Amino acid sequence: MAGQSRDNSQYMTDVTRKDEDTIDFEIIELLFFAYRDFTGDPDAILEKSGFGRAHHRVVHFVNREPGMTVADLLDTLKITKQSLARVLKQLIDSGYIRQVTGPEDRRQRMLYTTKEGQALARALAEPQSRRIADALAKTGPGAREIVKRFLVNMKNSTAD
Amino acid sequence: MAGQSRDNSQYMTDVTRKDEDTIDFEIIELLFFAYRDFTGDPDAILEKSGFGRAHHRVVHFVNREPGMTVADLLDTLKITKQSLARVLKQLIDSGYIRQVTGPEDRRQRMLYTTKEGQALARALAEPQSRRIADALAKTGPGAREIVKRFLVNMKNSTAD
DNA sequence: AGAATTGTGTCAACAAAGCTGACATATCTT
DNA sequence: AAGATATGTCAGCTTTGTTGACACAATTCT
Repeated sequence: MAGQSRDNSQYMTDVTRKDEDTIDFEIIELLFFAYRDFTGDPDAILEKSGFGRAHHRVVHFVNREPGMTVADLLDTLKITKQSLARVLKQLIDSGYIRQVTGPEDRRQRMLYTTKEGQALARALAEPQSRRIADALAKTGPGAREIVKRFLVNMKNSTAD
Repeated sequence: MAGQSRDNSQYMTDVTRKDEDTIDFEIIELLFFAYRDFTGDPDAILEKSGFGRAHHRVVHFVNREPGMTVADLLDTLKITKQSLARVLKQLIDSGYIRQVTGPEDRRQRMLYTTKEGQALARALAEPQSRRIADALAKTGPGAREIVKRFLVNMKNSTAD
């Protein structure tokens, strides 16, 4: 369908030809497809829980760094506190995340996953992790180190 | 902030420890950060045009495969035709994309970027491409081939 | 001590971009 | 002629993001 060959020479312009020499369309697209399918993996589980991808991200990061504060989470997700509040409240009310008043600064709310939250985070990560493991295995030995370095270099270095 | 070390040993459970041996949390997170920042690159340009990321994707793919049909595009984006219709109509009305009745099957609408659409696609891709080039350069020689194979392996193989 | 700042929560309104279901029209296939 | 296909469109809903405003407790500054 989308990949069939067509004679488009009549529509080719200088701009188009120049682009293909200058712009890395190939990796741009591969990133789109890879990420689209990667994030699609947990959808079945999320549907069962009645949660969405925003909940997924919150449970994931709280599980990864237990005791992180609300401000930490906002920094990580780069969304507004009003957006976070909506999903965070649902996760707390449903018993997946609990809050503990900060021991030093009592204004802070340290976040922890409950046992149920840990189980959910694990279940969501599992198919994604398997996809990564399969892809790395197919790519060859040493792929993990290269891919990891590439991804680190792709993200913004300042303030994460 | 989010990366500071904390003694969370009192909250560690067997589940947590098992996860870290079993699940590739590291690459999962790096993919999230890398893709988040990667897709943030074109935002300044999109804001000027008054378009969003959905428009970006449409212009990108039509520019990449001139003459693709509406059905092709739906297949590529994996969204519903109602979702596509909204942004596609705006792009056509704004003169970035034009439709041509299919020469063999007159029901089809073949999609092409106009000169303006090509310029937009290029402007949007440019910062993303530079980010990729920089990341690959920093990662080392041979990185492109490994990363490319990894991304190909990450996406679903059936029907793309 | 009093004032200012900070961390968090919440209300209200809105926007982007996805979804389902239903239906219309033109065109192609059988 | 009948059915299937490609596209467009109406209407309404959901998720997840946004701004702006305000409240309250706790901390820090002067």
